[in-house]
Amino acid sequence: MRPGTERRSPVMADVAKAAGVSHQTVSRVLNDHPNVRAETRTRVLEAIDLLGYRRNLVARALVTRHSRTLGVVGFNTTLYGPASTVDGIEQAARAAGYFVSFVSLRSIDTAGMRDAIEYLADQGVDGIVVVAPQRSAARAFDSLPQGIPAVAVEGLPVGEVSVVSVDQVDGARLATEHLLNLGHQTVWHVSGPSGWLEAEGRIEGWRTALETAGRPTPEPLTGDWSPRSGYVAGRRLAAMADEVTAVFVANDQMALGVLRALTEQGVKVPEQISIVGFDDIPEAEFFSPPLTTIRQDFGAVGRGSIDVLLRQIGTGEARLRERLVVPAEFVARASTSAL
Amino acid sequence: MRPGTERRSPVMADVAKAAGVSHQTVSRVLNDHPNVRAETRTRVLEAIDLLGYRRNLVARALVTRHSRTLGVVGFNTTLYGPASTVDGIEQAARAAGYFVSFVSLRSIDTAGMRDAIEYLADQGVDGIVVVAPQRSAARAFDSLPQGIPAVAVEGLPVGEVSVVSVDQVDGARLATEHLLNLGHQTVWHVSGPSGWLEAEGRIEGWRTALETAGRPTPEPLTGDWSPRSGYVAGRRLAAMADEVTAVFVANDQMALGVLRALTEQGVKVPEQISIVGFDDIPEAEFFSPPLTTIRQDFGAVGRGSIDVLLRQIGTGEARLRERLVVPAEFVARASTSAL
DNA sequence: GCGGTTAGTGTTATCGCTAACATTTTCACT
DNA sequence: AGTGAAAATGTTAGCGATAACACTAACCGC
Repeated sequence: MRPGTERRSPVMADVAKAAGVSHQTVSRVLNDHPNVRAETRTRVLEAIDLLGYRRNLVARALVTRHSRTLGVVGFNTTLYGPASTVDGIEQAARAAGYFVSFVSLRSIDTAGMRDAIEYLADQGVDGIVVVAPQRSAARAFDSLPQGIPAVAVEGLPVGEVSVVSVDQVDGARLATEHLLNLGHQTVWHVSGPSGWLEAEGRIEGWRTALETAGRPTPEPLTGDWSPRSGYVAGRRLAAMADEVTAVFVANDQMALGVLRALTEQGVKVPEQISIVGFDDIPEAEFFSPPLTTIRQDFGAVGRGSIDVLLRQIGTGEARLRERLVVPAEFVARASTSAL
Repeated sequence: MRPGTERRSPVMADVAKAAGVSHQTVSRVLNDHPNVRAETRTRVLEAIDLLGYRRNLVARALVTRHSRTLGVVGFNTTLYGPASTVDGIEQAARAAGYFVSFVSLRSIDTAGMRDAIEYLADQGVDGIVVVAPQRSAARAFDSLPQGIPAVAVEGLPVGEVSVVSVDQVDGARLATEHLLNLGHQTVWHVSGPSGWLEAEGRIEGWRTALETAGRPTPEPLTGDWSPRSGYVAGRRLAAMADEVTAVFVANDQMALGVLRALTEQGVKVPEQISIVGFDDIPEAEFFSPPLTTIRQDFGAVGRGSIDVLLRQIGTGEARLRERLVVPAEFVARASTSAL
């Protein structure tokens, strides 16, 4: 490239020259330093405007040692739940004046998770949010590079890290008790895959509610969160339609599969079998029948996790070990009825 | 903090000292420079390992003037389509060795879009992908800071920017012709909101298919992509059930709402009315009845957009004005039948 | 009117790395 | 052994910002 052909973007020194001050004064104006005369400030501001100057955040990050960027590690982010969580995090971070750098994992294993975290740490993020509701992800925090503030969303409340999560156990209890209150003798369960903390929490809440009421606890059917796995479970439930009257399904997508299987087999919902889901995805209200479910407030989880993280960054305490639990909410619709 | 209390992380000079070489040699090892003796290389690598050194990417970005980070601007990323597109982009970027910095917009307007783009440009991203399928977003590219490579996904093929998109028009044609081939006299349409390019493309494909076949074109009903808006449209269609026999709905979520409304009103699908959706969300197969729809290959869109973007970055041509169109695919299920 | 504060500004050093150039070592070939 | 090119390594100078400190001018009180 010939000189002059490509005009590189102006730097602070260019602004300084144009305004007739030193670059440090430009820096002071940009950082709202008090000791700048009003007249000087406007002169600098005019020069900035004139040249179209934008400050180089990379250079700034090098010397200040913070980037105003947060790292987020996610998993399966095309699903409604994870997508909403990440969205909530992103919104909250931006509201707090932070950028978000994002890594989405294909599979969760300790190695992949550690890579992702190092990846972000290398990039100079000020803190990390890990959305990884799997048991195997927990250990990834052990290798966190020297004291980067971090918070786990839907993670294991173990070790050195703060955790923000929805009260899965209580949500499952609400679902189960709702069905028991309708007069069902017991409640079957289609669970999420093993190793997932949310799946485990929902199993625990369901089991506890049954045991508290002194009811028998059927063996749970296990799905993988997908509608198809719900469909498979639904076929098995349909085959037992004479003894099954109520089912708590660990998420709405699987509940859709269950619904489909029951419909196909001529089992009426809710007349013969009542169904409760979990998540309250936007579609749930328009299932046939509209799905009774448990709502998770993903926005609150996102805001909460950023709150905790920024507090850690602010205090310099990398590991605050806070616990924030967001309540789950029962949503009544038409997929459940009295026995 | 007392000295020694907080040991700051090692820098290149520390590694150099430990290995008995200059920092430049360490840099060469890290960057796979050819002119390093094998024995020296292993000595440096050992020192790196010993000290747990990780290079500072911020300092590196300052001098190299590129960050190996791509910016992504998204919108409504809790919906399946946008979420899948962003996911595809993220995967493709990471496969190419790039980080992804992400901004999700609440609403699309030129100003907000421009802010987001400047936000990313300031951060030093090497290129930008904008997923903004709205007409109003197109102008945001006009103000792109001096020649940052950019590509629009599902954007308007106008102006200076490359565009990658699914062939919406052809997808809609496929849906409409399928229904016509089944013997339906005409096909109604529940469209997406105005201002959305995808909505417009699908209307165009539908309208063209009808006109080509010499059929009357009913006035489209307009939704906002949500199941609820589909439900509202479905109520109106149910009221006209004697003249409506086939409906092409612009996305699967609205199709679910339509299905729900028709079911509620006792209109049988597909016996009385055939329905075709768009997107092929994972749930579509388990609707009642399973939804015939048009599949979009979001992974291909993501990969394609990163391909184009990296090519622009590689050649230094900020604006290549490429056009990449990903075909749509027809998926037959049970929500359509012959008249 | 002079020491002492305080606002306002400039100068220099530095963050941790790579680029460019300088220097030394190695080694093939006469 | 001597030469010259190539390979391997070192030294210096930035990248573009902020931090730390130095300096000047204005103003205070006695």
